[in-house]
Amino acid sequence: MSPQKDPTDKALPRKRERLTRELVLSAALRLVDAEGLDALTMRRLGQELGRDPMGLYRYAANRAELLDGVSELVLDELAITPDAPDWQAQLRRIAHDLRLLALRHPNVVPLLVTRPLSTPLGLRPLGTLRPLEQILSLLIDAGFAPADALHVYRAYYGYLYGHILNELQELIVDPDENEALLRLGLHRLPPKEFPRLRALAPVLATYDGAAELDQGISILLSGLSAHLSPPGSQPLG
Amino acid sequence: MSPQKDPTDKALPRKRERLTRELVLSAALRLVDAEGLDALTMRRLGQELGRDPMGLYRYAANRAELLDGVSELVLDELAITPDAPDWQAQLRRIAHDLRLLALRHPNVVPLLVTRPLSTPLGLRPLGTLRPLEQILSLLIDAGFAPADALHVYRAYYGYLYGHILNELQELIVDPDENEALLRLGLHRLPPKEFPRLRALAPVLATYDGAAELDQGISILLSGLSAHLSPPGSQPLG
DNA sequence: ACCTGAACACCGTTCAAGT
DNA sequence: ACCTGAACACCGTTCAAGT
Repeated sequence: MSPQKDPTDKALPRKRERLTRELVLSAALRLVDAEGLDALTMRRLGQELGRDPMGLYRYAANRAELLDGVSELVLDELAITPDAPDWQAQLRRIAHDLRLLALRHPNVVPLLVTRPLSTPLGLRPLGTLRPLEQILSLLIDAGFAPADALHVYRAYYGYLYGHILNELQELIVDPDENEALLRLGLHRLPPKEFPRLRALAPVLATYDGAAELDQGISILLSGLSAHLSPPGSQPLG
Repeated sequence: MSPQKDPTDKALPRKRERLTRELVLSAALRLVDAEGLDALTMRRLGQELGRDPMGLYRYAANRAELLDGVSELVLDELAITPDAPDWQAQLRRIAHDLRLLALRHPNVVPLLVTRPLSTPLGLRPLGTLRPLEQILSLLIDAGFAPADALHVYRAYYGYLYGHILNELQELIVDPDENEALLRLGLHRLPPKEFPRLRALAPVLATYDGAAELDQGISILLSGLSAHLSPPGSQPLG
């Protein structure tokens, strides 16, 4: 919801300033972005804020809730405007926004995909359910029957998260290396067992995530159009 | 690769039997299945095996490698036969197999989606790369150009993992409750803010994951056929 | 009523001391 | 050369003692 934050804004809270949940969570996010999930411990976060770690339990009941809070904070960066003129264009834009958000906060992605697995839908932090509600709204307003909107959402969000996981996995091991095999560390694979993968090194090394996502969304939207015949727009493909 | 294991087989190794990596990993998997990822600690696993925890470092250099080993062990249950008569049917079957595997080992799913994010492609455990290699083989043998095979793989595997994450998220909070809203805990959501989601409670409560996956795969395959015009099979839809 | 920090029951991992 | 377990540097969380 809230737009891009000025990074210097509320960065390190004044020494004796009163803490707020926002302050605690944004410090937690900074820590995760900079050093990874494992670095986010109650004690370390307390140290980062210049406070007794025990004081943090006022803002998150336990570490799991702290992690949920970080998820919420990040998803809050995603803007979904329900009054969409064109639902397909809207879904495409949201997909690209979420992709960029994931690239901005790669260390948070495991949280986004993993935390919901340990909490039933209705007990999840509201901030993480808002995108779901808003996309359903978007689709229903565009004329889908609610049950169809749910199917579209599932296929869309499923593919979207799948793509993000795929893209983040194909990280470069050594960007200075200009031999494709070496850039991805693929030379470590036994050639007999992995001929296809090794042969694809040059293709893998020049991966264009935005283009791939865009094409995937196109495929999905055209498939969905063919199967669900959405209102107000003729099926593609 | 190896078929379903007899659960009593190599369950608890004889007290002073020599440990093997297989024995250690299957004990680790049992622990994760029964009590979740957090229960898998070096000390607890040592206790489970009746051994000094330090001895485990002979079979996994550290906890991260132990987690990778569990991922490998689970993915090993997935059979991919490269000599496929019909690549579409094959992809569909693999999707259902992986779905069932995820339902059998829900606590391992976070590992499957998360571990690859912290290791470059070429340095990953071979067991986790084998499905990728085999699916590429399958597609290339079916006539796809290697680069196209990679695109198909990405769209397919992305959607597949996305679906699994979606499905595992929609767990029932109280199976004995027959009011849909309560089954999912959706009554906890503020009605003003989440009208769509609450209204969909009955649909959510009767989720059929296998059917949804099957339909999603159909949509994807028809979309892929339209965009990539694979050899030896006319485009669907 | 709030804040503080000592204490408890754990972690992963190193490494010296045994065999 | 291998195995063992003491020791180190951490964890999350509880709760009694202070204010």
